[in-house]
Amino acid sequence: MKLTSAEWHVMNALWQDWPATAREIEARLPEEVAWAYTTTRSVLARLEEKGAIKEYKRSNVSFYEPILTRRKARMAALQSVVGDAFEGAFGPLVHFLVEEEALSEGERQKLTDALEGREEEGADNDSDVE
Amino acid sequence: MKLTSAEWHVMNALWQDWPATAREIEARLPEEVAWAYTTTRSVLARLEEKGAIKEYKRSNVSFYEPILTRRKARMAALQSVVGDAFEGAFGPLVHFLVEEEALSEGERQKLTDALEGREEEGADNDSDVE
DNA sequence: GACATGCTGCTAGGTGTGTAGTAGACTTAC
DNA sequence: GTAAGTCTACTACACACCTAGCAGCATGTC
Repeated sequence: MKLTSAEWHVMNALWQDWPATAREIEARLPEEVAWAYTTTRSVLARLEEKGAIKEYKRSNVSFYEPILTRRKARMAALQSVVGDAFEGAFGPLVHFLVEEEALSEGERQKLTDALEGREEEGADNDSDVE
Repeated sequence: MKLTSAEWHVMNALWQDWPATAREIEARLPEEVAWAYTTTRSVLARLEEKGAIKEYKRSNVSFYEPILTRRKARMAALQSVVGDAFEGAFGPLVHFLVEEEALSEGERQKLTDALEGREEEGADNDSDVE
């Protein structure tokens, strides 16, 4: 499931902690997202329609929960950009990242470490709705 | 400059070899892009309007050349996805790539090699309009 | 119980994107 | 020079997306 930019904002806020009301989500949006409350609601409605979130009411107030996991959404986003811009494979993307010095030295180091010693601490990933 | 999916198709075809006519570009589009010729032209017109490509005529036939480099377009695409989905930093993206096993063993190996021996063959990258 | 407040449902309008058609100009082959 | 084909310019239209407004219902407070 591909998300739009506005939808990412809302989902990021929701993944942070849920269930959440529209007001709570609104409060968690990054500062530069200065939407009217109704805009947040509209995006939430779209997300629900798409099946990315679930809505339920308690005495007239809507609570929201993610259905789509962050992991899956990230995967879809990457697959989309890789399909458009990197010949459909992760290899060219990785090559680009390394060659183009998009990474800071620290990031590069972490990457090296991760590539070498991936086996330790293999417990906490792949959680459900992160 | 951010490109849409349709624009990526056209730009990918154009970066392959230029200057190129609309017909040539059309012929290079991936098979699954079965557009009418006029669609290709429309996308080209939009790209020209955005300043991503340049158009010039020789006796009534338009030739196209990229202005936007592949490198810059890729960077913009990544920055956009990183901004939406990876907290705005390349670190989390890289972490994700490694942890999520998006990479095949070969890709992982290449990545490791690249990270270690980045200095050799530093000649051919960073060309202009790739 | 009336009023303020806050929430929801519904509607809307502008812009971007994907896709394509039509009309007219030009070119080439007879 | 006329017909057939090819090219361009211009226009169009549906759908998605971003953003938001309005009207009405619920709720709490005095």
